[in-house]
Amino acid sequence: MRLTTKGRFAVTAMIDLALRQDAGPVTLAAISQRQQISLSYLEQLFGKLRRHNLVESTRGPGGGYTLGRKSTDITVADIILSVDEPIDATHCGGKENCNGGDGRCMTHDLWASLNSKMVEFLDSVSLQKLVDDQLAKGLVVEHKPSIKRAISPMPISQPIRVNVPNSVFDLGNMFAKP
Amino acid sequence: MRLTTKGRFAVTAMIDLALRQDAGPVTLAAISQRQQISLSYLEQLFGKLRRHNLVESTRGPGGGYTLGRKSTDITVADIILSVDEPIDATHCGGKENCNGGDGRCMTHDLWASLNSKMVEFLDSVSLQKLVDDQLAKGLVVEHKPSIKRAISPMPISQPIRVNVPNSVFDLGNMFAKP
DNA sequence: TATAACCCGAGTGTTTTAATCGGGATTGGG
DNA sequence: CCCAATCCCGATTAAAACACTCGGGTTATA
Repeated sequence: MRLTTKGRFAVTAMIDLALRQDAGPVTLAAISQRQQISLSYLEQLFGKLRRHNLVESTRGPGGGYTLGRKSTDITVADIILSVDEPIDATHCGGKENCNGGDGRCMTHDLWASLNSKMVEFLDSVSLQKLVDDQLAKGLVVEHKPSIKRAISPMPISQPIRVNVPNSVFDLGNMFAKP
Repeated sequence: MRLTTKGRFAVTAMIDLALRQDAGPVTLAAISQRQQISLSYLEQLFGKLRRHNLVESTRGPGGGYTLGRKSTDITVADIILSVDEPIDATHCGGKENCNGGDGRCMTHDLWASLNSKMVEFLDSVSLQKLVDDQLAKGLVVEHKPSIKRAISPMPISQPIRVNVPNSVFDLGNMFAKP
């Protein structure tokens, strides 16, 4: 289990997608503008989401993304595990000695437990739940302004680069030999 | 809440300390050798632990560290929050708009909940519990070989540097504006 | 007074991360 | 049939965080 802002972006984007996919495929360009996430970054994320079957893509004009299955059947854990794939090699896989040499490290079970708790929680929250929360908060979903864009294409405010790394919770590396 | 390997080292060291403090103050040098953590790194960690009153120090020869309070009254959360102090400034403190501009960001509550769950769990595990686990696993605590060291000081295997950063789960930065 | 131990802040190099870039593949509409 | 909208993807970059070191202190015992 690992948590980065990448995961947050992915969840945010998925909510946006779930909120609007009824009107047909949603383009990344649209999500980018609404959620202020850079387009190329979104492409990266949706590549992974697609490979994990959480979304389906349609190419060509009028294309975009739709959910790969019902939003009730997609959990936050699914999304996060898709974009932040656990590395999990090179680390003690449950029986190796994570510590100097005297058997398994003293904190192994502790982190393993924490990990399960987190996955358990994130797996208990469905995408649909998050969508409902948004609707309950009074969020209004505008209809797509038909396929044709308005005459003046509006200079499109590019999301500014932030590059605030950090975050994360990687229980893989938590077991790296010191 | 934030989790790094620094936190793991701190917890490990605290277990080691708790296991042996009955025989008087435990030196960092000893912990360093037993747990294969670099001495200067340990000093850094114990500086923080002391400032948070989790340990007490005695200086001079024969000195070392003891627990600041009963091991039943120290939780894993205490330890981790001591060494990985949450930054928590510059981020949305609950009411700012974490997203573009339409009120608070869509995933705010989600991460906040996850955070509580984690703290809740880590706060439910006491240092004493971890000590008991170790003893139950058959770990034997050798007595201190008196104050004087053996004649041949044994070349002291320095813990090798690993530098495998990463990890972490920082719910502070989880809300940085994109 | 020598030495064992804690103390501490300023530094350093590596890894990770967020994000970009440039090009390619598909497909629908005029 | 071509143009443009859209997905696709690997390589690359800049900045930041992290793990860890260093060098000089201070305190106190013997």
